Amino acid sequence: MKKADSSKGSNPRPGEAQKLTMTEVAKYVGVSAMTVSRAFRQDASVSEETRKRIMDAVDALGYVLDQSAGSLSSRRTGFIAALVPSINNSNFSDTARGITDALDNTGLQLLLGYTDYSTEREEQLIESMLRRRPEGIILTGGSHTQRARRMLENAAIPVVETWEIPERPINHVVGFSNSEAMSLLVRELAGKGYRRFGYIGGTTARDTRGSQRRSGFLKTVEELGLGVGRLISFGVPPISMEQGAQAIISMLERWPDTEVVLCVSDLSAFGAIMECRRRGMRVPEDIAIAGFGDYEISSICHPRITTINVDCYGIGKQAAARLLDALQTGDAVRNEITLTSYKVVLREST
Amino acid sequence: MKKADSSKGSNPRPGEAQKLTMTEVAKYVGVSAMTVSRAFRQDASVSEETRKRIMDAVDALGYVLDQSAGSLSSRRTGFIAALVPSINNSNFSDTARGITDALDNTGLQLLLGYTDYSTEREEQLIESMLRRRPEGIILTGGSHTQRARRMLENAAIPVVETWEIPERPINHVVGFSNSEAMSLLVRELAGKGYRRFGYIGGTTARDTRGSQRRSGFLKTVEELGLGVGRLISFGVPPISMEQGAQAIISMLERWPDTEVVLCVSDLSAFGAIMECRRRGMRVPEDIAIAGFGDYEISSICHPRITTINVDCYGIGKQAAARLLDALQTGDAVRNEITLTSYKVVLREST
DNA sequence: TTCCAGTATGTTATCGATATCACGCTTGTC
DNA sequence: GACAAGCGTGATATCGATAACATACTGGAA
Repeated sequence: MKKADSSKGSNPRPGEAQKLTMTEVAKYVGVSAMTVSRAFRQDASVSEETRKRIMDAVDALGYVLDQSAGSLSSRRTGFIAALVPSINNSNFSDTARGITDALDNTGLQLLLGYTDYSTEREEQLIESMLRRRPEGIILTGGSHTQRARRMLENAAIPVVETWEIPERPINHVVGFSNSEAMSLLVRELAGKGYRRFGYIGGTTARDTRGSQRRSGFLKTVEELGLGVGRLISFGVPPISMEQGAQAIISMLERWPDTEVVLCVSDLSAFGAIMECRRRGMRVPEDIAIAGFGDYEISSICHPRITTINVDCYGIGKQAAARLLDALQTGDAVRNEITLTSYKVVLREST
Repeated sequence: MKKADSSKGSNPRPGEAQKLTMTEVAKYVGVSAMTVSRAFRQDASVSEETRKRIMDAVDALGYVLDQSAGSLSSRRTGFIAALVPSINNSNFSDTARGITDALDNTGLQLLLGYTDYSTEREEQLIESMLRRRPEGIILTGGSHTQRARRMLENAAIPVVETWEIPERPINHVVGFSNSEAMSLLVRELAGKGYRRFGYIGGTTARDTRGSQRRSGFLKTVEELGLGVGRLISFGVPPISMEQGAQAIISMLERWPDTEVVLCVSDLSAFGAIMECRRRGMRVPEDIAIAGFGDYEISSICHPRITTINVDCYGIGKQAAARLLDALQTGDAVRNEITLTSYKVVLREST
């Protein structure tokens, strides 16, 4: 208690905010702490009059419920954990927003972390999240370290993997096939007469969704008998606008007759298009360029960018909904795959 | 215990993950729970050999520390709360990232919330955050409801307000003057010869930083003797690219001879520029347009956008640093203002 | 040899809320 | 009129860890 004593000594306004607990409130009102506790929850039976008196006292004293104490006793923390690759990427922050919106008014609070596209960091984060005893957890993607999988299994809480369809799902899945989505885009563009296809993406396999898009591209180009897809890998995912610009330069140097270039995301597509225009090329007349993700920028910029619209917000919202479902029904482990929609959006850039 | 019993009955793989506590680990190793607790912290004195045996057991059993129990006893939750207006806006998600990066390896965990630019929602969030007993809290801006201020004072934890300089700071501040920043931009552009200035921003006063930018604009245009600034307010903040596009249309209809338009953010500036180009206008020859915030897009798009660069990431990083300082020194309430840098970035759009 | 300091570990009380059971009172039913 | 049912409230044990103090043991100084 040394700490408390010293702070008491140096506190400029003593006697006020000193360790205000439910018991103080109870004393003040003249009821038991248990009744105060009940007054804070809607389900509990407290007479309307008592509840009002208690809430007035809470207001007067400035008491704020201590959930860290409550959750120990009730064994319900009210936390939901969510891990996304990046919070700076608007696709994922839309998902995060979908999650928080779905959690609004449920009394559940989001613990958000970003993995930076690294499974090691994900493992680390999973552990630090689980220490908070969340009641459920939402992950991005299906690649996890072995230890991460083990921890999740031991935790015995519902898990939702999002943004792709893992080969070996842990529990629930809310996502779509990145490979098929990209494939669909290739087919649409081939249908418009394009023949010489290029692809721009990041270098490593860190970004599993990126790899899936690329393999969907390659497979489909081949299936359509269009020869070999031309690949430029540039930069560590997620690749930036700037990297998209540099990648298109490489593409044009190596394969100057490329007709259409698909990019792993709208951001790189935007960078690529701006670079082309800066060099005096016309898009789509001289070269067509498409993106992935339907970021806001793609419907505004000039030319507007052809892309795949993905329901980022819906992924978050539905993932949270699956989690809430699982918590309510108390269903142990119900594996279920929720497919989210995507669609090709043809615009001026192709 | 009804719940535990029933879940025990229905659990498909019983006897494994059933309520694994520190005591189980201790029994398994043959030490006391206290020793296990100590093994988890670096400062505590446990022999290297015992620590290893304990950690092996932890691994074998799959035990994960329960911080919600620990924090009740230690009176340290290890939480830091942060509220930003929006997580979809890359300026603020950069700040959020700055915060998380600064918190990395400190053992502190971020509780992130977004206020949607509403002080009412902020108040609500502050309460739900305080229920988790964070050790410090980072806010955006200096406008808060009265009750919010009161709750923060009662909480007796360090508070950092960011992104602006409040008139009446609660505690620490890490930010800059939005008004002066905008003023600087006006002066620079006036120096380049521009005379008829327009401004595009959101409608209401919800966004205090936006209002400050606008008033900085108005004040400076007047000071320079350039007549009256032309204002278009369009949309509820934060205004989107699309709204920027619509606003520039209004601007040109109403004041066709406007020479330069400053926008509340790069996003609206971008929308405005794209709209102009779509209409065949040349930027900056026919009209010059500038933004605020130096988003990635502004250095990539064509033409590149003149803007004010703000150290978003640094704001987060420094805010967290101030908080860590305050926690370490245990300094009660040290009001201190940390000014962050900003600079005009002249590019092709003006 | 004795005693002290320091290290490694154990014991007990406690953090602040909630689960659970118990109790008194009112109301309505047969 | 007796008793069951329901409501509002209180008393006590407890959630799982850690603080604080206690204790056993070791090695070196006096």
